[in-house]
Amino acid sequence: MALEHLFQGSALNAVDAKGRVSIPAFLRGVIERRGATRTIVLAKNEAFPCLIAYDPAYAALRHAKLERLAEKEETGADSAVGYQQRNLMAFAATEEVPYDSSGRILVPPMMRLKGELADLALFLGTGETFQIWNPELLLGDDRIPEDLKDIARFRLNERGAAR
Amino acid sequence: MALEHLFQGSALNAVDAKGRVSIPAFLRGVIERRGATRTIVLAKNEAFPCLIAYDPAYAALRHAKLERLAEKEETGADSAVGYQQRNLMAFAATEEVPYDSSGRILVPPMMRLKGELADLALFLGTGETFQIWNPELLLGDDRIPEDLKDIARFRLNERGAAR
DNA sequence: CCAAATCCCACGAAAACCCATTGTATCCCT
DNA sequence: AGGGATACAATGGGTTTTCGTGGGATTTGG
Repeated sequence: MALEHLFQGSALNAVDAKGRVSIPAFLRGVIERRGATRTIVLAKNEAFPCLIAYDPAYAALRHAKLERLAEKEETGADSAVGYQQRNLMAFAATEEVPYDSSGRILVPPMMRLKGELADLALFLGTGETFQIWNPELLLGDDRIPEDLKDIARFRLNERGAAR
Repeated sequence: MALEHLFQGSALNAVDAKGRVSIPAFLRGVIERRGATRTIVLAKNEAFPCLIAYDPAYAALRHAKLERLAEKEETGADSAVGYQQRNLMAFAATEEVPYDSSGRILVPPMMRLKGELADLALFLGTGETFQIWNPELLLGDDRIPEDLKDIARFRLNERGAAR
């Protein structure tokens, strides 16, 4: 599987009082080139304290990928349990939200909680998907490469935030 | 993987007040022969104080390579972290910029900072990719062969710059 | 009937677009 | 071979469009 439209780049946008955020235009471009929808799928990232996001068309691909991973893993009695867990995580634990004509979504409260988002949202392209971070959490995570933190700091400076 | 169209040659172009630079025509030719896009991908060079640039098609190749690597690896928790770190560096730390009908890009402020670019940009073809330098930094780097510095000096003289 | 979500409009800054000029290399004709 | 015409590359500047964002109005659902 080789997707031709990849999410890349970074941006720092505000979460306003109503809980709205603009999805950066360059990410929306990829979403709309992959499929015709103007919606994104949100989920908790399993490895990091941030959200993962992608387009609905990719959700199916992502599921297939998890399946393949599962087949390589254990084939014992608990594999059925693992299968169920993965499906639950892949579908029940996600939310699909449309963005409006100006490219904004309303972050669902549960996702805002799961992603620990405050008033700034850092968008990071990761190829097939993209991530949404609370920039403070990214700066505090020791698994994040320094170069990436530099990007976060740059985006914060750009915006005039003290740091 | 053997690309048939390679980046080669050198040129020195101006960065204007708006932050725009012309991509040399001979490099654009390669980009458009590799794919149909009129965009380039910019990233910080890991070894030298300059930028590295390539076409989106080449970015997709790099992505495919990462994916194959990931599928071969163990399916553990810490492998997922490594996978994400690689994807973050490959995509979040890069920016894709289109060039207009006259072949110019707007250098993103972050890249201008990372590449330490001032008002002159030296383009150097390196085969699969090309580099963009602040010529002063290249002349001051003791890891750069003298012959290459001569090229930089020649380009500077050509332009009438004192040096 | 109230709260929350959606829609709508407005604004400032930045980016994309368009046109015009200059210089240089190329071609063609005599 | 010279000389003029031509095409394209690089660059400057002005104009239009888009993007992110705030705030109000309207609709929806419990």
